[in-house]
Amino acid sequence: MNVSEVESLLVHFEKDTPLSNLEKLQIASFVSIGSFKKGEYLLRSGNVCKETFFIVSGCVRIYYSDQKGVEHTINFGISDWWVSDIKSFITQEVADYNIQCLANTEVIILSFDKQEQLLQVIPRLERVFKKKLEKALVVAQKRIVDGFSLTAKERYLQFRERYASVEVMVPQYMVASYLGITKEFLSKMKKELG
Amino acid sequence: MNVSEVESLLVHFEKDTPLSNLEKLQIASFVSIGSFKKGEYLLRSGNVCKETFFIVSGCVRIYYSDQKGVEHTINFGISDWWVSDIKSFITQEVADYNIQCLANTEVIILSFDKQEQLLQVIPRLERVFKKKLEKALVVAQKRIVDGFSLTAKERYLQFRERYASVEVMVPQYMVASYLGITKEFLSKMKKELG
DNA sequence: TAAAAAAATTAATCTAGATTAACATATGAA
DNA sequence: TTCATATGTTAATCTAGATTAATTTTTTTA
Repeated sequence: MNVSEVESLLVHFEKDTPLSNLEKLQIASFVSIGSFKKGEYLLRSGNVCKETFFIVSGCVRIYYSDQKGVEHTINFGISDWWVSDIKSFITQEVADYNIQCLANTEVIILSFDKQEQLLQVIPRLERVFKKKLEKALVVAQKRIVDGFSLTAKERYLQFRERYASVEVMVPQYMVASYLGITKEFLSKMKKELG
Repeated sequence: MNVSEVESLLVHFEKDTPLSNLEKLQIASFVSIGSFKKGEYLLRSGNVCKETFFIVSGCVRIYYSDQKGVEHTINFGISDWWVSDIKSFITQEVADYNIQCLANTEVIILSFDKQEQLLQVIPRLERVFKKKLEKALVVAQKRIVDGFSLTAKERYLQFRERYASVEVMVPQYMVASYLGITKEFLSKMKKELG
């Protein structure tokens, strides 16, 4: 593995902690690169999430397909985000969620085992990952509260503002499923909003 | 600080990592004990969440009071759980959420600064806290999906099963606000369920 | 460039759960 | 033990958003 290919991941880590050249080489030695076409899956529910993915470029969505086959978007992922089915990844049991590429997508792949090894070698990264989890939890809690306290329109306007770069990359019915409404109702709202 | 008073916290940590006697003493030296009466607040929105609380006994709720003054329960906390306004705690900015005791409650208090010092002294705990965050994130994601894919009744039945010990300690209108429904509708459902 | 498939729109109808308001029952403090 | 406050119930009415189904537009592929 060439260090230059993992440059974006190193930059990502260095927002939280400086890395020596040796450490950069060590990180590079634990990860691999993946290139996926639009429509392909990084993970399918029913399989174990053996890897966590750092998105270099492109766009993915994590979604859950319920008993009736209705899809619910847990989250989108764009460059500089980590994606996985975290429950499956930490337990190494089968996943409930799917991760699908919505555009051609380049990822850096860190397997469960390699992550363990990496954290042995650079224990300081434990803290870096912890910080990412803290931020993810804050966002998730906010989304729960917003679901209770805001109308669909308010949630859509907020999404539009905050995830403008995501909105342009994904079909509208997936935005609807992220907001917890039907595609028909989102369409109606958009018309109203002009 | 006497070690015996923080025994429940040590037991809690030892589920994830063994601790030497020295480490136990170190942990004890960084925390303090708090005793709160029913109705008292561990945190009020508008203040900075300077501490994270480990619940020894009792019961609390974390809630958000929206623009209209409607209260939304983010979470309940019972013994062996950590509670804080995590956003406020990690940023040390003012909190959006309130943490209120629903019964007389004993907590172990770890301040932001002391946590930093503790993690310097026992960096291995970084991983322990990381694991707790992972679990909390899994639960939060599940709650988002359930909000989208289940009916109010299904969510209530699930809550009843999983949080039986919480349900008996808290007023019904708080359960309703946790489920994202009105107290009137919960009352109606309970009648239906017999 | 045409045909097929995927995505988005429209409009009518329906319903889970909200709102309102009046009343009932606990709980707790003096 | 009584009054006040907090909590819970009931029932009528209302509405945000779902459902259904037909149609249009866009994108993809051959």
